[in-house]
Order: sequence, then structure tokens, then C-alpha cells
Amino acid sequence: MAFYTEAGIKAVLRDRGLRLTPQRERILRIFQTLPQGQHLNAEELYQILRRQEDLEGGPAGRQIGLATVYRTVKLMALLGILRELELAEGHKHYELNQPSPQHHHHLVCVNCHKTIEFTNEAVLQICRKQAEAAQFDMLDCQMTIHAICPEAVAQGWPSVLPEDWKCPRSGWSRDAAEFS
Amino acid sequence: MAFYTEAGIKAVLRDRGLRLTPQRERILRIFQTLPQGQHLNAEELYQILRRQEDLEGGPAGRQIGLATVYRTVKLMALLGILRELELAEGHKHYELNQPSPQHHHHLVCVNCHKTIEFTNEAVLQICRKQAEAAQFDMLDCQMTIHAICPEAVAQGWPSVLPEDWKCPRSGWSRDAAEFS
DNA sequence: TTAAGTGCAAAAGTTTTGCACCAAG
DNA sequence: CTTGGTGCAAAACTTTTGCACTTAA
Repeated sequence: MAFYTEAGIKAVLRDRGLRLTPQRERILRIFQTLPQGQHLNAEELYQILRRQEDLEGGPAGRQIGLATVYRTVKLMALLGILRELELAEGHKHYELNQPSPQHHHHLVCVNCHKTIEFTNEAVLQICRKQAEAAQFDMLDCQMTIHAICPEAVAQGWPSVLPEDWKCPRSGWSRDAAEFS
Repeated sequence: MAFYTEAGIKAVLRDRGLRLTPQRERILRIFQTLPQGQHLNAEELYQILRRQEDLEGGPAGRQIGLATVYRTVKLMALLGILRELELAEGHKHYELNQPSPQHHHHLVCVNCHKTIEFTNEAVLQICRKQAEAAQFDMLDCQMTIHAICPEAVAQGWPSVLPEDWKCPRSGWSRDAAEFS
């Protein structure tokens, strides 16, 4: 798997003839200081960057565009620096692609989107072996379990889930947006 | 995991007070006869349905709307009848959620999207255990490996991938659309 | 009979792109 | 200098929704 140190990232970019711009550095730093287990979508990331700008120097030229945010996370994911997560909310989430002790997987409720993380060494081994067998260069491997949380089951899912019933855990994962 | 037989599907729908309409039956049948290893997105599924209509009876009322296609696959995925796959093409793909010998995972090139399937019993066991530990009711579990195919590596990825270079495997997964 | 489902078209989102300007290496 | 990157706004897509009409059970 492609895990990068601070210096490693610069090297990869340089080798490809890509540049380490202030925008890319700022975005990387945000992911590096993001609490374990949190992930951001492009819009959330954009908002965090804007808030930083407001604090730092007022509306003085240090702005970043939403398009740049999209371009950057996509690039980083392609290089294996970020992981692109699909947790079924209609948009992609990103997080740093970390090595073994931090590397994790997701169990997600398809109803309220509550997400539980878990680690498993065996999974990483299996992935490595599969990629190797196909002679692919592995960037990331994710195990995603789609499930129904106990709260919804208690409500009688799948037969009797009141259409207006709101899982008490709803909005759980969106709290990640509170980060700044 | 929620695996359904033909009769099981009807039962689940009935228990929820949902109906088995001709549209839903047609869509289910398409997935049931889809060659192993193929998956469809909403638009592809819609086109297949349209083609069937053209063959069968001309433009005589047996049309299906794109919105219905979206509504149906989403419902089926929520019930665990279909699996929702995110293979990084900007839209979701669907396939039948099958039990053990057919249940599989994906190794996908983030560059050309070539997808290789593989099975692994251990993975299913690990998923089951995780879901159980959290008291979640598992619908599906997928392992997805993001990687770079040998063809791209041979071209010098990541340092020197000509921007206009087209992986010979490009379009590979889109061939699934040829199904009818 | 009646609540769920459908088709159509409009709307809502998310993500991408064209282009002129800027700046990292 | 040269070429990659950026911001902005427009465009492109995928997916969802409102609504009147059907229809499965």
C-alpha cells in the first residue's frame, strides 16, 4: 500500500512533475490533524478552509476555490494519499490513508448512516495477496459492511418502519462537520 | 446476510406492505439473468428495459420511467436484495446480492476501472462477526481494493503517465452495457 | 377500495470544465 | 521562463421529487 510520510508526499508529487502549492499543503494539513475516525466531503473541507481564512487574515487573497478542493482530493486519492469513502450519503468522503495500526474499515447503517470503524489485520493481508496475484499495485483496501442498526431493528425493520421515524442516531456522522 | 429466493423476495415485500409491480419484476429478472460478474448502473438498466420494450410490443404503454428505475434499485438495495457497488465511475452500480459461493469482492484499477472479482470466505466471516459485535443486522459486505493495473505501472505510473495515454483496458467495465 | 407505485418533467445536488490569470520549480 | 495550478462561473451529470394518474392487493 502507498503510505506516505510528509517528505514522501513531496517526493511523489515532484517525481510526477506535480507541484506542492499552498492550497494542497493546507488541505493535507487539515486531513493530518483531523481526529481519528472523521472524514470529510468536499463541501465540508471547503467550509473548514473558508473558516480558517476568516480567522487568519480577513478576506485578503488567501481564498481557495471549491473546484480546487475537488481537484485536490481527487488527485490525492489517485496517488493513494487519501482514501475515498462511499458511505452512501450521496457524496464521497475522504480521510488520510494510514498504515496498519490506524488502517480501518467501516460498518454503516444504510438507514441512519451511523458508522462504526474497526480494524482487522487479516483483511489487509488478504487484500495484499489478491492485488499481488493480479499484479496490481494496491493503493487502498476497504471493507464496507452495509447493515441496519439495532435502533431500526427494534422499530421492527424491515416490516414496520414508520415512514417518518427518525433513527436517534441520525445525523451521527454528519457531526464530523463540526470539526474546525 | 439477507439472501432471497424468488419467493423470499415476494414475502419481504408483502410483509412491508410493499407491492410487486410488473416494473419491479422486470428489473429483478434482468439482474437474475445478468451474467456473473456484471453490474449495471441506473442508466444502463434503463436502456436495457427500453430495448426490451422495443422488441416486445412497440411503443404500447409498457414503458418504464428512469425515476422508477432509480426508486427500484434503491429500494432493493435497502432490502439487501441488490448490492450497491461504488467502483469509482461517478455513479453507483448494482448487482444481485448472492450467497456464499457467488458472493464476491472487487479489485479495481483507479486509472482504467478494470475490475477483477474474487471470492473469500474469511472475509464474510469477519464481516459477520463485526456486525454481530455491534448488534447490526448485516445486509451486505464488500471488500474493495483500489489499485493500479499492471498496464499503467508498465507505463511508469505514477511518475510518467502520459496525460493522453489510454490504458488498453479502458472501457473494460463499460462493456457490461452491451448486455441485453 | 385505497394506499402504494408510476411516468413525466422539473428541481436539486454534486462534480467537472473552460478560460484567463498566477506562480512553483 | 514554462507549465502546472487556481478561482470563478458555467456546464454537465446523476439522482430526487412534486404531482396527477394507475393499479396491486
